[in-house]
Parts: sequence; C-alpha cells; structure tokens
Amino acid sequence: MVAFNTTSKTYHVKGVIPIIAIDLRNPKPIYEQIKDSIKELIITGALKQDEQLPSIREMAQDTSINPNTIQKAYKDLEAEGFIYTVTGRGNFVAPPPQQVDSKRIEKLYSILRETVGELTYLGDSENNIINVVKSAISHSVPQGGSKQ
Amino acid sequence: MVAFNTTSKTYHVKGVIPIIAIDLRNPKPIYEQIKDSIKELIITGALKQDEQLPSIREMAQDTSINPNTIQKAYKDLEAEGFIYTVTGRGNFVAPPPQQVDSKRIEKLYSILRETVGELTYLGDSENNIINVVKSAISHSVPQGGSKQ
DNA sequence: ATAAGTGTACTATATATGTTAGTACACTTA
DNA sequence: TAAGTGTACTAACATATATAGTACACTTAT
Repeated sequence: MVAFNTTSKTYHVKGVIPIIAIDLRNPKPIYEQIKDSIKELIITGALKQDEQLPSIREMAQDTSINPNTIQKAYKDLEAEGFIYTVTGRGNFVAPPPQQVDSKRIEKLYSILRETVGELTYLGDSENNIINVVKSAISHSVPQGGSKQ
Repeated sequence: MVAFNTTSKTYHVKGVIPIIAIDLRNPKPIYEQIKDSIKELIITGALKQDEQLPSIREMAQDTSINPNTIQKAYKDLEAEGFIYTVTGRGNFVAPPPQQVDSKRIEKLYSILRETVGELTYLGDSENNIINVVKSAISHSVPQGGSKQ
C-alpha cells in the first residue's frame, strides 16, 4: 500500500489510486502537499462525492507522517469546502460547490494572470498556453458532472 | 513618494509607477511581495531593459522595510534572471531571456493546470477562463518586444 | 455495556523561515 | 575624498512547520 524512500512517499487509496505524493525535499509544507494531492483527485473526479478518505490515523501510520499534520490538511480542506468531516465516522468528499465563490475565483484569476504573464515573458506562445489550459479544463469535473 | 498606513504601503518609481504594494497582513512574505511586484512591472513592460531600480537603501528608507529584506528580494530576482546587479552601481532590469528555460516553463504549466482545474471545479466557464488568459498574454511583453 | 475505530483538542518541543538591527567592507562615481 | 552603491556577516526575535504524547467525545458493531 505504501512505497517510499528517505525523501518521498506515495500513498494509495483503495490500493489503486495514488492519493499522495510527498517529497520531503520539497520546501512546500507537507500538509500543503497533502492538500494539493487530495484537491487534485477531487477536481479530476478520481475521488467521487461522499467517498470516504483514509482516516487520519491510518494515513499517518502508512506514511509515517505525524497525525497532527494530516489533521491540519483535512481541517483546511474542510474549511475550503472540498471535504466534510463527521466526528466518529471520518472524512468524505464534499459535493461540488453550488454557490459561486467570487472571492476565490478572483484570487485564481490573479494567479492565472501572473502565470500566463511569466510564460509569455519567457517566450512561450499563445497556442501552447491555450492548449495547456483547454487540456486542463477537459480533465476537470465541473458541477459534479462526470468526465471523459 | 510613499503612502502607507499600518498594514500596507505603496512605493513608486520615478514618482509615477507604483512599484510595490506591500500588505503586512498578507501571509505572503514581504520579500515575495516585493519580488512579485517587480516581476510584474518587468513582464508588463512598465520597467524597460537596463532601467535602474531603486537602491536597496533608498527603498528601505522609503518603505520602512529592513534593507536585508529588500536585498533578499533583489538577490532572488537576480538569480531568476529578471534583474542584474552591479556592485557599487545598483540593480537594473535584465534583458528578456534568450534561452528557453524548459524547467521553469514546466513548473508554470503545472501551476496553470492546478489553477484552471480548480476554476473549472468551481463552475467557471471555459470562455471566461480563456478570456482571462488571452488578456494576460496581450498585456505581457514577449521577447523584449514593445506592447500595445 | 464494551471495544475498536473515528475526529478533536490540547501541551510541549525542536527546527526552519522570515524580519529586523547593526556593523563592516568593497566597489563606483563625481 | 566623499557619497552612494552592493555584499557579508552576527545576533535576536517572532512565526510557521512538524513531531510527540495525552486525553476525550462520538459512532459503529458486537
């Protein structure tokens, strides 16, 4: 279920989906790496609504990451609406957002502009950029719909 | 030349261009905010090649930010190729990159995919996203060319 | 009721990062 | 020589990150 060396670990859900890729050399905090991994699995539809996530203790055991660190990741994800938590039962994938979160969207637009601006400055072409964007859109799951 | 309250400052270059918007409430480190501001001015063409940036001491004075923090921002920007430094003279806007930095581009693609993925998940439309992207491209300065 | 498995809430400790403060030195320009 | 550059340190402090350990509340199944 788990494979790792000194610096990186890959953790699987249901024995199949690689849910987490942790790189201890990566300056990004571990709890952020966990958040990013789970967000991506939800966004791409690899984890479906109401599906149960590994428990804090289980994931901590299997990855040798401290339970407090896992808990922080889950707490953040719940605050951001990606998962919901039921005490005594566990953590589950939240339904896709029904309300438009304009604040978050503006924040993401800001990141988008920065990223695209630098890509253009580095000499990347509009075609290349648009292709990456369209591919990312087609691999995401909007409004709880299915994909591909 | 400077306007600020307790939590945010705006610093100007040549008395006109707002070069830096620092928000002390922002969890993003100050030196990162400085880097982002200067990168954006270079990418959008507001600062031109070989143009001199404010000296470390001057900017530190005017913003009440510690010189060490400014220095860190400049050092990073030089390492990333956005500016060049001449001891005894100052910091200047570097020429646009001639070599393709595939590693950086892949990193930016990764950020792009994450951002676009979440936007799609939040229910934003392909049209909206593409429009933001195209607008960002048109406001950037590729290959040292002029703009608009 | 009990046991096992959940999440939650603490305290404490160690380490890394960010920021400020101060000093000294080398280089450039006038 | 003086003034203005960048550079390189040390020191101190605050905050963030991660681990360790403990205790408690809730849920499910027995």
